[in-house]
Amino acid sequence: MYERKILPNLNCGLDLIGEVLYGKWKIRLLWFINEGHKRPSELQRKIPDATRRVLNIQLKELEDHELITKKIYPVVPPKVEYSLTDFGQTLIPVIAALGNWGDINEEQLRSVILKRLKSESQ
Amino acid sequence: MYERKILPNLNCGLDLIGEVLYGKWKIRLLWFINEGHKRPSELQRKIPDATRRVLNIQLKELEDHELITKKIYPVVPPKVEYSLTDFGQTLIPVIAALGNWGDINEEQLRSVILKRLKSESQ
DNA sequence: TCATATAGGGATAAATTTTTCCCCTATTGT
DNA sequence: ACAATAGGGGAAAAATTTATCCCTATATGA
Repeated sequence: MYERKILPNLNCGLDLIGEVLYGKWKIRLLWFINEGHKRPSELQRKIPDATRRVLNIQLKELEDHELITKKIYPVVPPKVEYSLTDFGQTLIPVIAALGNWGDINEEQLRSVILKRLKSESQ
Repeated sequence: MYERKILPNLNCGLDLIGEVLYGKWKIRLLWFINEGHKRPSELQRKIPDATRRVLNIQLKELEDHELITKKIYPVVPPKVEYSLTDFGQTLIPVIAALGNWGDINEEQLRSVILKRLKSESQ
């Protein structure tokens, strides 16, 4: 596991939430788990652009941060299910607010993002 | 400027908002600008852990994404002021929701974050 | 004359995150 | 015997983001 050389700031609420939500796929993972897609393979299908490896890593971090729990069923083939903790549940309205703003402003966002990408590549 | 080799996904609202808010200091920049700290030097004082360089880079991205505007006064020594655009303003309640959740759960967050940091370092 | 304040940028290094590649477990069905 | 299924993980490479270092310019005040 990679060990941080620069310690994070934990001064204010924004620092703290950033520390647990920063990670390319974490918010989506929480969202889909909340929607009932609990098994790793389901999550992978919902987020095909992420590799299984990265999802595992980020799921582990979410678990360490006590936003989700992992239940391993001792069956073969293996079965694993993730669920939100009560703590994790409280994040859902916040994530909904984020997604909502993104949805409402979809058109404008797509436009400015693409404009910037183009100017970067020349 | 660094040119992305992997194009971002822009499928849903969460992808879109992620694209404009991802960046270690961007949310804080928007927040402080909204609070009235408009000049680069003020922002630097509010965010002493970031280097001036990175703040400039991230301010430029926020500007490209039309969340803030930059006004340069032709005086010496130079004076620059950033302001939120109307579009940027609409993000403030969302950021407030994030910071609020972090504030409310400060104790628990600090605890789980530190626990993980320790287990990483052994 | 020299330090300070203000704003900015290039080049490069370091840190961090994400991807790629390859391998392992055990059972069921062919 | 072998593939398929379901879940994992190590090591190294690549991508991306941040940090460091050093440089520009001009007016003001000591």
